[in-house]
Amino acid sequence: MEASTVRNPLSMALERRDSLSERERELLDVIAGARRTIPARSDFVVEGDSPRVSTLMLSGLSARYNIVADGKRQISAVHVPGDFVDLHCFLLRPIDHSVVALTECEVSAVPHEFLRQITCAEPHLTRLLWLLIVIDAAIFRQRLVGASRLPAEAQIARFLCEIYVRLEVVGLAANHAFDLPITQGDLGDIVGLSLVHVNKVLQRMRGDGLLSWNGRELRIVDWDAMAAEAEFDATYLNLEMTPR
Amino acid sequence: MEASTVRNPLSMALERRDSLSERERELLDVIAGARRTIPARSDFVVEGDSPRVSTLMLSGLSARYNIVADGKRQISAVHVPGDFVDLHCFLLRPIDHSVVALTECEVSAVPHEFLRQITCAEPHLTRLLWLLIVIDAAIFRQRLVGASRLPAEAQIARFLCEIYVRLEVVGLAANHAFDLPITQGDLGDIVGLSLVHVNKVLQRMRGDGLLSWNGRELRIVDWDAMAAEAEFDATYLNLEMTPR
DNA sequence: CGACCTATTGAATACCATCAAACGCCGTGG
DNA sequence: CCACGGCGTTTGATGGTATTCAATAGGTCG
Repeated sequence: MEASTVRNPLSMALERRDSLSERERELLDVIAGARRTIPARSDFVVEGDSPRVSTLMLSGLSARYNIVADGKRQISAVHVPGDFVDLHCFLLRPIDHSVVALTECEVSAVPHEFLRQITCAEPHLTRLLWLLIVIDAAIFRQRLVGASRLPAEAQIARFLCEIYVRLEVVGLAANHAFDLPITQGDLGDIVGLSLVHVNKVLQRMRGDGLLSWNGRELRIVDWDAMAAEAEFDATYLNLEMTPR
Repeated sequence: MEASTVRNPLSMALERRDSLSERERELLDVIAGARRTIPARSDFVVEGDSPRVSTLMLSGLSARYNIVADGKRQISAVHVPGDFVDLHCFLLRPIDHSVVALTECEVSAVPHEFLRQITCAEPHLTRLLWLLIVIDAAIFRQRLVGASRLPAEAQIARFLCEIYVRLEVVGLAANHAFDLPITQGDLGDIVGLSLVHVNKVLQRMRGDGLLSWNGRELRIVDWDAMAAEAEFDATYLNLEMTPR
């Protein structure tokens, strides 16, 4: 996990979309400075809390989830390094979901008061943080469309394409391969399918030469076929470099 | 539709969540001032555009949607008066979905330059606009959970509970009743179900005394049963009055 | 009065969930 | 060194929910 901690992944994510001033870079380093380690499979935000800090991912994978009446878990978002897990909690209280570390995670806890000061003194940086929320919402929109209208294959393909691009942005993926140390059960909770069905679909996709996955490294063998199956178009991730 | 235009619905929505200064109220009236009417069933934002204005709903209902490969339409969000349809487009370009007027709508087009000035000069108002985005995202999250994990009855019940609360905030619903002049086909595209199945579920719900709907006025006859069926909890709509 | 849109109904089918059981891998402890 | 247990993966069988196809009925507007 060392590579992920060398450089501030939040700065990387933002500098992919707009240029930062020296002062902004310093502020982002302060934001990323309160480092803490979360053990795998533990919840670090619990539904109903009203935390006074927001959490920035520095390494590992985490997930926001809800539990519905019959006990099923639905993961609404998967977070990669550079993601602000709870930036919205700065304004939204109490929180309507829990967050679990899918793997061991390094995070930084940012006091809301600090964020508030940024909104008062740093309009450009404020817009960039706002942009992060907007991208987050765009991801939800796309997932909602997929969950409601696409078959299982396409949903899984979509998730894998998306997570690859997001990891690539922060330097954690290349050549259509990346670490994905989660279980098929987790993946089922992400895409809203049963574990059994996820397994069968994955085997079909492996058989068709679309991907390989040994439980750790996931490789998208045929990116074009995968993206076509997923109807994937990265526009919604807003990777354009442009003044905001 | 007159009642909806008497008072600025954006001010109403924000004042339900935090108090506004005189100056902020004036700015919001400027935002709501560029009034324009959109005919029913016409698209007023098209996927791929990079508009320089954002659109505020003043009356009527509109919807963001995507079309997937096999031609099915999925509505990702329904907008009521007071909603900023495209506030996120201020930062997010190009746009990854289209917006259609489900009914005739009055809207106001707000130049992005004006919004940008607000982020520079009005930190509190900036946070409130940010809050709108955050609530929008929370709605997506909840709908994603529902779409992935809940049966048809619950999904429809959820949507109706949610839209009732949101209309109530801007004074367009009371006593568990409100105007919903959309077709069952539209409703199917909202919840991600076929027209045929929507029809059958609605009849079951009518038969169980949960609701009545003549194509225009929708009445939630048994709110408690409906909310229970939907597993509905309005927390995510953030209706608390609190400094932001 | 006819055209068109929406709602309604029934039948056949597809997709995915659930249930149940076996298999493989790996770490632990006797 | 091997037996054991736990966890994750794999497989097959069965059933339910929702889709699709197809046809009818109702309502509204020119």
